[in-house]
Amino acid sequence: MKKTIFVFGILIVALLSLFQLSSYSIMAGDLSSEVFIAITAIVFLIVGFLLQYRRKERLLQPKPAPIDSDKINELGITDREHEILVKLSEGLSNKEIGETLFISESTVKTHLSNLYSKLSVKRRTQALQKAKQLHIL
Amino acid sequence: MKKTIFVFGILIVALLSLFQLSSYSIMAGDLSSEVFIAITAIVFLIVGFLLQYRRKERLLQPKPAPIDSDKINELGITDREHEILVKLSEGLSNKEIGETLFISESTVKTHLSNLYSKLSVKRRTQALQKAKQLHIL
DNA sequence: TTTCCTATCATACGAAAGTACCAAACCGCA
DNA sequence: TGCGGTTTGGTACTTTCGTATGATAGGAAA
Repeated sequence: MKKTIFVFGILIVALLSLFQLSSYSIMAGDLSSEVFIAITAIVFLIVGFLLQYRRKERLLQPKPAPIDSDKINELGITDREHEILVKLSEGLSNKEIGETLFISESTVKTHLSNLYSKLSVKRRTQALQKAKQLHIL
Repeated sequence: MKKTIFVFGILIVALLSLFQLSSYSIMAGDLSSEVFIAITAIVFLIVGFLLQYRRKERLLQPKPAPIDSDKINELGITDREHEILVKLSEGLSNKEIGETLFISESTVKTHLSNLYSKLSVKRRTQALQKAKQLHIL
């Protein structure tokens, strides 16, 4: 917000300066009004360009990683289950998931079964697809 | 390129119109030059804004996921194999893939086995991860 | 024509994955 | 202190997946 006020302040000052300069120069007769209009056009074209550039930059930032934790809670998915879901997306087998998390394969299966029912799916590949679709991965 | 020429053509015409209008009005004395400068400023601010917006839109579009068919050929993946890979990413079982493509489960298994070796993976979930990483999905 | 590639299908076997129970330990909360 | 949820683990069983091997058929290339 502070930036917006600052930018518009600058713009108004620039505009007023142009007014003054144009009045003076036209009186003096050394420059035509067309030149001022042209200058104004170019300057504000660039300003508008830059303003939009800045604005889009901000919109670009929050794009890459949207992990919807609200959705996770909404579905009642626990931390552990989500942790296992991540390992799943890395292509690990149940056994490998167990090894990386220091738990038995049985436990992994239990968590996955619960996860499947919460996602209303029957297979790990379906879980992956649904998880991505729901932005919880 | 055609668009760029068109847009700049419009801009030049607009500018010339303003010149004419300003000359006429100043002669007639019914409007001050400040008003024209202000109008010019606003118009070109908006134009600059819109131009940058379009440009950014184009930069944003190619983000999601282009399907790298060169990579597919490079890995020697056949059309049928890739077709099955797509079904895989939809979370279908071998049997279901067979049904949607009107082939037997055996054939699906054969294609998948070949696909796995071409992708250097051992499981379907790994295949999915690798396929996305290589932009062939 | 013979060879190579692709697509198709089958059988058999072992390895994963998934389901259905059950149960113990822990933790926070009422 | 007991209740409910989470995490952990187990057994037993079914289903799915993956591999190996072989076979047939069509099309493209040599």
